[in-house]
Amino acid sequence: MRKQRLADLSRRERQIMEVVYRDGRVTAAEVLERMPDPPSYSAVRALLRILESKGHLRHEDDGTRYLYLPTLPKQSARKSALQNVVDTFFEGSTEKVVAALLDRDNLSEEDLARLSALIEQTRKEGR
Amino acid sequence: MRKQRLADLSRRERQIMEVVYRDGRVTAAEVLERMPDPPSYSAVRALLRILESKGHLRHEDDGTRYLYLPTLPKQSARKSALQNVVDTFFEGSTEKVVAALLDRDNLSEEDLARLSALIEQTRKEGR
DNA sequence: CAGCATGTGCTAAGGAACTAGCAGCAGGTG
DNA sequence: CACCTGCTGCTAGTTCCTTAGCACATGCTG
Repeated sequence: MRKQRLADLSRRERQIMEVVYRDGRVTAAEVLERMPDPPSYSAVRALLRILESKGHLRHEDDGTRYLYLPTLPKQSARKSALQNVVDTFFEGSTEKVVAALLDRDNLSEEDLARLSALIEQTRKEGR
Repeated sequence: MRKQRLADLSRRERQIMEVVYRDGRVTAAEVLERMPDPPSYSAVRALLRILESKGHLRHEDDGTRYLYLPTLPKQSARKSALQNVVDTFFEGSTEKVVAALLDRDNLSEEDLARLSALIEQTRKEGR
């Protein structure tokens, strides 16, 4: 079985995988309604079947219908997705990413305090 | 002209855009050698032309050949790429992303100090 | 100049992605 | 049972991505 990389997927396949990773355990109908520039219902079902045959997804029965979920755990997919963005757009610099995150949304004082604590924690462990 | 979203591109097109964003200003040959599962040289050139016609890239003359660069500034592309990953894999949580970043690579004490300073700075501004 | 290396532009074919629509199955309801 | 609803499986067709290969331009070198 091939290694599963989001980057190897076609446009539609990738869009579907993103929905599945975001929402975790979804029906074909749910995937459809959460896709950008929504294709046909039938197209979604076909793609889900293809993704399953390639090993990216599996399904569980939920009464008469299917619930799809990723085979690769979110934890892992998350890791390589982040890695990819950091390498591509942030020259591999953690600091730049954090700067962008801080700039992005207006975090509350509590949020900032938690981040601060997170870093302090890591510093302690580093010793 | 359409909005330029990485997510709307085909597999190969997206791979090329990632190389261009990573390396900034590249020739067709450079794009080829930095692509995963490299296609033919000719295919790369065709795709570069297509991306240019769609408005994702433009080129400058460099003697006899072309240097390609993105039309959308890296700063903007970076922002939406990060946004997308955060939403898809981190439930929109900045804190989770930072945690993953800290976990990811072994940062030196100086790196951590800088991150800490960055956050403190933001806290001050927030007041 | 002739030959070679290294570019670009273009086109046409091959194949993969994407789609629509039909058939079948199960559950609920009168 | 007969009928509707909501789901899956499948196939056939179309679109468009992806590719190879040819034609032409430029610069370098013997």
